[in-house]
Amino acid sequence: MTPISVLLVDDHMVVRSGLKALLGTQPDISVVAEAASGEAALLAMAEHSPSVIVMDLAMGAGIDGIETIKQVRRINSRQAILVFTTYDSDADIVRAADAGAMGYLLKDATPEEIFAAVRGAVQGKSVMSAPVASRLFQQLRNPDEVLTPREAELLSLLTEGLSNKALGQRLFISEATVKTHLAHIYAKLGVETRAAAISTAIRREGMR
Amino acid sequence: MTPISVLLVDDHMVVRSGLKALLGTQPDISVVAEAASGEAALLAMAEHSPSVIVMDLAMGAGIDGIETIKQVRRINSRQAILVFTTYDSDADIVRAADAGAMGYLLKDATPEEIFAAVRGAVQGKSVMSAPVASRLFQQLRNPDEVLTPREAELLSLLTEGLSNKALGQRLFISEATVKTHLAHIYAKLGVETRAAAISTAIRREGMR
DNA sequence: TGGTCTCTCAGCCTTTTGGCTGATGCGGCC
DNA sequence: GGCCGCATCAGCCAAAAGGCTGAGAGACCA
Repeated sequence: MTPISVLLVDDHMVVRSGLKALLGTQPDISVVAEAASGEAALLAMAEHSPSVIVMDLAMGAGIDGIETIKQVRRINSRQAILVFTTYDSDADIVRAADAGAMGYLLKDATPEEIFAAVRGAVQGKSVMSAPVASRLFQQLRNPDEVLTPREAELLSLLTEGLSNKALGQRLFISEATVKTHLAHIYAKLGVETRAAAISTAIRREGMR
Repeated sequence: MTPISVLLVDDHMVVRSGLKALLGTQPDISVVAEAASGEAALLAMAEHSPSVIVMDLAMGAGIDGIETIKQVRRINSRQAILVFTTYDSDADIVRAADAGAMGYLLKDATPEEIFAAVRGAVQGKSVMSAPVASRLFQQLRNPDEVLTPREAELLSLLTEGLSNKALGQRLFISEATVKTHLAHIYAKLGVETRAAAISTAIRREGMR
């Protein structure tokens, strides 16, 4: 049978090289293409039609990982996408799942975990690192504290230091709506000011 | 002549694997050991006496990269140490140099940059990524942008999300004084709001 | 079909923050 | 002794943020 074809997307040469070396040891897995940006990933996907896309969320320049996932989803709604990233922030996990990722691996995963995730992804299985699973589990117990995708998106932009007006312009919504979202975010994070929300987001949610 | 022996220190298997694959393509460079923690790095160094240590600053658990560098320095004051990390925060760069690192590379470096840095390190040359060098250079040219001790203290508390009143109470100064300090901090950081100052502090100054 | 969730928006009011100007005391430094 | 950087404080004003209430549209689900 033909090996599982993989497209690697990560802006760090070293990481791509490492993944390629690791996956190359498995006879049933073959890295057919690499991309250093979201844009390049879309091109590579069109050209190679890989079985699985392994992608980092943080891309240096251009469109980010989440947006790339969404674009891939538009082109092929059943494409298997594995997120492979450094941080297990609640917001990132929610947003990646919402965008259509099949699994969520952390970069400190063992080779075995990575192999299993790739093999699982092509079979439609959802695989994730233990810390990620644990976070999701905790969220199931406290659903009141889970940020909605839109809130998570807003919080992420908030950590860049934008004003309410700027947030509205960036998201194409009114300032009133921004304030509503912020009020909800503050309540869920248990803070009262945007400053505290930012530090909580960065510390607890791992955003940066 | 014997190849340059390298010890890799990074808590991510994938990164070690990638570095090993990249460095392995060079006949004059040989990876003789790997370590996933600061503690393991010290043991590996004692055992293998590598020419160069390539080390990440962020280690999942145990002693961090900076502390590991200091410990290595205590054992062998002339050991060549290359920092290989994701973020170019001012604080990290200064701390790494202070601890005794020879060079500072970012993970998006090209293979050629990495090779050159390893070869340079054994010859006692200081090599760093362009963004890192640019930061250091900028600090030298614009001493006006360096925070005073009091300002740094305030900025640190600011990242905890405190209000002006709370900052004043914590530092035993009036709210007016807090505002004066903040105005100076904003000017030096090149921002206009406290939210932007917080994110800049965490991102660029490495505060958290 | 009705309930719930999410996202969207508006108005009103209070508090907080930021910009500006000006001022005082203290400690180095030439 | 005078200059300068640093830390301290005040008052005034405009802008931004936050608290509150209410409400409509669309999606989803029982």
